[in-house]
Amino acid sequence: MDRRIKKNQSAIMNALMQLIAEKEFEKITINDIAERADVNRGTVYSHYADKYDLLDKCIEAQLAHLMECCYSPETTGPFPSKITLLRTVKEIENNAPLFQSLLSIKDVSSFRVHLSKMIHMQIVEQMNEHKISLDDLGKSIFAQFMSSAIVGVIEWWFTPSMTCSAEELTERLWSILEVNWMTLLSPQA
Amino acid sequence: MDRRIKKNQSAIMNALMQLIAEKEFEKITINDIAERADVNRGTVYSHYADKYDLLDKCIEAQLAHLMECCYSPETTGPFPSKITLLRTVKEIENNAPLFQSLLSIKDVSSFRVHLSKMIHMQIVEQMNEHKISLDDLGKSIFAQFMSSAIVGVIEWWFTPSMTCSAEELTERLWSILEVNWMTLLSPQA
DNA sequence: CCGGTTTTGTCGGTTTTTCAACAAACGATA
DNA sequence: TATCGTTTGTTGAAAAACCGACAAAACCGG
Repeated sequence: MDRRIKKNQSAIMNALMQLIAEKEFEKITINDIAERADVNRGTVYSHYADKYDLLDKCIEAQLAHLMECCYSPETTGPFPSKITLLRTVKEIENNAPLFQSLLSIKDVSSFRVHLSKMIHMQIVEQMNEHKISLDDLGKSIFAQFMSSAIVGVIEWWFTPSMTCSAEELTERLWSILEVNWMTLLSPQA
Repeated sequence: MDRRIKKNQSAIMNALMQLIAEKEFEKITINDIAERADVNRGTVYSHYADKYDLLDKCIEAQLAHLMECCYSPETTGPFPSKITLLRTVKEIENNAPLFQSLLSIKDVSSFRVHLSKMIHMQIVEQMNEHKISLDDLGKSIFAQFMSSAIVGVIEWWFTPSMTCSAEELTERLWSILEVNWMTLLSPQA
C-alpha cells in the first residue's frame, strides 16, 4: 500500500482516538479530526464516508491491535491462559479513557457489539480446537453467554468507582471462566 | 507551506538526526535516511541536493531549535543570565549523542563552525545593546575570542570522560564569563 | 421561527509524493 | 584488473494529498 495512504490513515485514526478520549463523540467534527491529524479535510473524506465509518474502522483496528498485542505468537499454548488474560486486562486498563469512551458511544453500532463479537468468535474457535461434545447451536449459545458476560464485566469495571485492580479483576474473572470451561470439557456436562 | 512538505522535511531531518546519533555520518546512505523517515528516496532528493546539503539544513535547524528553546521570550532581561546558560547546557546534555556526533563530523563545513558563528553573532548583538566602549574590530575580536572559548569548552565536555555535571559546568563557565563581561562593561577595560 | 454561523460532503485544478526504472559512479573481493 | 553488488542522482507517469470554493444541511441564540 502506498506510503501516503498508510501514514494518513494512521494519523487520522490516531486523531480520532485522541479526541474520543477527550470529548464526547457527537461533539467531534471532521474539522477537529483533520486538524489534529494535520491533514486536509478532504483527505479524511477520501478514506472514510463519514465520522461513523471512521469510528467503525477505528474500533476494528483497536480490537485488532488488542488481539495482536495480547495473543501474539509467544502465547504459551493454544489455550488462553491466566497470564494472557491478565495481559489483556492490563492493556485495557492502560487505555482506560479510550475504552471507556468507546463503550459509552450509543448511537453507533456500538463498540460493545464489536467487542462481544470478537470474543464470541474467539470462544467458538477455542471450542472447535478442543473437541467439545456440543452441537453448533449449543456452541453458539455458550459463546454468546460467555462473551456477553465478559463484556458486561469489563463495562462494570469502568463504572464510576473502578475500585478493582487489574490483578484482582483477572483473578476473580479467571476463577469463573475456569469453572465454565472445565464443565464444558468434561463430557457429562 | 504545504503540509506535505513540512511533514516530510521534518521526518527526513529527524531521520538524519537519529542516524547521526547512531552511526558515523559517512556510513549513512540516502536509503537509510529515506527508510527511517518512511519516505520515498526521490522525496529526499526533491528537497535536498545530497547528504551534505541535508546535514547543513539539519545543523541550522538544530541550532535554531536550541536558540528557540533556551532563549525564548520569557528570558528574564535582555542579558543572558546564569539560568539561561544552565538551560542551554542542559539542553545540550539531553541531546548529548547527537551533539557529540555533529561535533565529530569533519569533512563538512563543520558543526563547530556553525555553532561558533551563532555564538559570535549573539555576543556582538549583546555588545551592541549595551553600549560598549570598543570599536568594531575590538568587538569582533572579543566575540571571536569568547565564541571559540565556549565552543572549545563544549567540545571538551564531550571528550571521553564527561565527568562534569551540567550544573557544575555552568557554574564554572559562568564565573569565567562573568569576569570577561564585567571587565568589558567597565570603561577602563 | 428566523437569520447567522458552523458543519458537511463534494468538486476541480494544482502540487507533491510515490514507484519503478535507468545509467553512472563507487567499493569491495576474487 | 574484472566483476558483482550497492549507492547515487535523475526521470516520467500515476496516485494521492493539497487547497479553496461551493451549496446544502444542521445547529443555535435571539
